[in-house]
Amino acid sequence: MSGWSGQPSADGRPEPVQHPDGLDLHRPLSRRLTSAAHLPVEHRAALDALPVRRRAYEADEELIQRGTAFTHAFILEAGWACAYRTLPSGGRQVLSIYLPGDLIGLLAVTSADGSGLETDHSVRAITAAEVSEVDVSELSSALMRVPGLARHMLWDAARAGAILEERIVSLGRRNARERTAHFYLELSERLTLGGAPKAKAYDCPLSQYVVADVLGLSPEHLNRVMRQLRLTGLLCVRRGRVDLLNTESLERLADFDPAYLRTSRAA
Amino acid sequence: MSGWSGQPSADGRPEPVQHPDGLDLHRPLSRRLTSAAHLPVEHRAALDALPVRRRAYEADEELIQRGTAFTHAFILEAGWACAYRTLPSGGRQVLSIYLPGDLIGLLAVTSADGSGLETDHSVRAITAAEVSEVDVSELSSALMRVPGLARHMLWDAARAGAILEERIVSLGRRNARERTAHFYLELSERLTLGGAPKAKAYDCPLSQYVVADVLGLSPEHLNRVMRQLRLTGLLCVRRGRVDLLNTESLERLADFDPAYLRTSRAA
DNA sequence: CGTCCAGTTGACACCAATCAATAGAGGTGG
DNA sequence: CCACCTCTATTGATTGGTGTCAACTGGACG
Repeated sequence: MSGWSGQPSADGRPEPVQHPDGLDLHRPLSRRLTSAAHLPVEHRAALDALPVRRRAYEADEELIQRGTAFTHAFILEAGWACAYRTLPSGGRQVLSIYLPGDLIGLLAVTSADGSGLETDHSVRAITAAEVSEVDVSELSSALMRVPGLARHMLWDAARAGAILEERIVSLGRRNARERTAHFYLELSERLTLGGAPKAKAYDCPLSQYVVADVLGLSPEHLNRVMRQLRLTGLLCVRRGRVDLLNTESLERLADFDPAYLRTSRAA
Repeated sequence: MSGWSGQPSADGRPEPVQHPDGLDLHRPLSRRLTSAAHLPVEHRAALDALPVRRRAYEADEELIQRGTAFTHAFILEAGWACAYRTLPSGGRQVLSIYLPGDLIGLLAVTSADGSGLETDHSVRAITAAEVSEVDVSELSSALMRVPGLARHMLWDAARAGAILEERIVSLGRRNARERTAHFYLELSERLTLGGAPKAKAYDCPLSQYVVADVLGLSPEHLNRVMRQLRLTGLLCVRRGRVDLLNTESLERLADFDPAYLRTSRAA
């Protein structure tokens, strides 16, 4: 797949249909996808019938290894994860940060109808994580049976693509301070997309090493940048806690516009 | 949309069904999508029935302007185009280069069922270009009627996402020489994906200014890098002609693996 | 023959990488 | 409870890659 994925269930609207709490865990895919747009009730059954296996991963454990066959898509139920590439020089580039609720590897089902597929990057848990695994061929066939499903996956793909593009802008044309500000603003926005008002502070288990690999910086330089942001009263990150001290200045600095993460986006 | 798009019809396999040449121009979408996988013949009719308007653009003319309503998806029939973002500082980051045959803005149809959509970046023709415009709402409804269509669009999205990810790796962890080498190798690969053997030389209408905005470099520095690549016998770009003088060295330098552009990719 | 624009080259400044080392926090075992 | 260890965070000194500013060149075009 392209290993990227967004938060399909978070579009700011409450779920149109309530599920008994006890059932939710058994229909993770439909739960994630239904709120993005209107999935006909009769199609949900097909989704909920998909065999899903619950599994736990430890921190730093690999969900997907580059170059291996692709067999499962994942729903990250709890914990954080990331997709990354390793370079011959030893460097690492993180491609995506996955938050609880994100879909991982859904796009890969596209080509699941034939050729031997190999992943072109790795995915690993950052914290201890719980995932629901969906068999790729099952998902692939469901894709043909349930017309709305593909539409939802396209929606998710569009959102993930927007995040990738925004990262490209950061890496290509923003300096270290701007990138850092933009990244922590994006995280804040993605974490609260459920409809909650934007929080001024949130928990974040990412070490500076991980963030540096996201932003294409050296850990030392990122550290200096974070200090500067702290001393100028913009942003403070300590012990897994992020404080957006001055959201307005941060957004101006990073040229941050949350529209790309929202439902009503296009293009 | 997310404004990114790949080359759906180029998977190395010949089209399973031959069309009379004269008809091709009237069914651009099905022509582009059918070869990626097997689209049932009975579904093609629905695609071919989509109203498509042919239109020509001049060089530097805008197909999509950031912040405006999104109304059409495009098939780039001839010419080159690019998607880009402009920053408050005046800088520009090119997000995608579109080659003849590429789809532009297809993903946007995902959310075309309701809210007023706005594009989050601009798309403009680099050379004079010919496009087929498809109305977004038409495409959106076709998406629901033709099960295979969404699948093909997902395939295209996965491929486009892979290109974006590869660019992120370049921008984040490769230096100017490596980025440049990687970019021209990728172009070569994308241009010859029709199944032709990889060409050692190809025509490319991109000015150094455009390439610099793709690679996140200043035009002056890119120029120096290109000179160095030329003097070391790796790559020569002159007057719209690219010569891969030493493909093997280039691929080693850029850590280039064309797998991400091919059909059989996953993840 | 002048204009314009892409390409080219040089000098210089600066942002960020690298190398090297220290300090803190959390965990573990004695 | 403390010593020890490891990983993360932090700081300094130095280097180097890339951006910026400023010209100049050369071809395309009218």
